[in-house]
Amino acid sequence: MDTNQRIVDALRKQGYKATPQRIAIAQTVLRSQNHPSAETIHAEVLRLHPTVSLSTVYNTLHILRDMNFLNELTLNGTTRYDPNVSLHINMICQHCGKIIDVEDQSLEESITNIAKKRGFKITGQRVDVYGICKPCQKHEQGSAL
Amino acid sequence: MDTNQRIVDALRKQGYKATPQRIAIAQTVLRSQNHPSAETIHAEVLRLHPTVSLSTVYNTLHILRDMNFLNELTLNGTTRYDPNVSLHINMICQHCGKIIDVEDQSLEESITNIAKKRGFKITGQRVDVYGICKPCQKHEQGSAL
DNA sequence: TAATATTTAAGAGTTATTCCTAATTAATAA
DNA sequence: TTATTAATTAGGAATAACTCTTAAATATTA
Repeated sequence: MDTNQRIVDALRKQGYKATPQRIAIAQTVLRSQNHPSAETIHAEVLRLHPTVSLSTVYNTLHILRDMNFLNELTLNGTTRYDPNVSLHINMICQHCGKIIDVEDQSLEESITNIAKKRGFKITGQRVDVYGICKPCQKHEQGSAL
Repeated sequence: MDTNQRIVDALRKQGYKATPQRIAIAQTVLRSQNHPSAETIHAEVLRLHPTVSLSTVYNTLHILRDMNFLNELTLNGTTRYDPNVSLHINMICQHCGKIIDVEDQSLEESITNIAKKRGFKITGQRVDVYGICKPCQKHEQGSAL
């Protein structure tokens, strides 16, 4: 089953209509690799569906988030979207702005343990590490961001 | 040396003026236990300094953040301030809104290792766990938030 | 294919935060 | 202690991301 069909089925199953707009937005964000913002997704979707509004993009992103198809990550006041919903570390370079997802086994275990110890029922997590990535450390003087 | 003096010294050392407004704001946020927002801090400070503006609160909070006296934690579009700058887990209850800081040894180690492996130079971290706290699990039907 | 409840586009509204500026003030040196 | 001056303040205007509103359009169903 291709991504397209998975999206349509998931939407219908939850009682949402599978409109072309939603499918296009979902395709775009679920295939993305660079943690796009709503604006970026909108710009991308506009290339194929020139009338899609930003409201529709937000609406669809909220639906996808609620269906656990993507994670939200608010950074410096703007929300970025990540189709990787497994627990991972967001390594965020403050020089080039790039976000790298790093999977890690031990992390999940320690978080689960800590929560269990306090009787806290987990519904989601977010782990950010801020700093300077390897490439940026070399040419650190260059133009910012 | 009391907190007051520490704040004054730290400000001057960085070339900032130690104004009564800054001292009051710093006292308030550095003593806080409940991860207040700028608005909350402002309201608190107004009780002693009735003319302090919200801009000044933001300005001072940014200075304190830059001096590493506090951490920022943006949640649902509003920034909360935490005087605990050591690496810890923010356990955030989505029912009552309370944020509990949990210190953990193993977490720091695994994050440090992961970063080292990739040559990533860490400048800060943030670990959030969302869910329902123990007390809220009992009376889960009650009024939200 | 018709009926209808949902969804859309577009722009207005909201809210947290930042920016701007004239008036004030902390720090410094005489 | 006081004068000097560069930093800071209060207050409000501006911004930006996001949410809300509404009439027109459309996916689903029977």
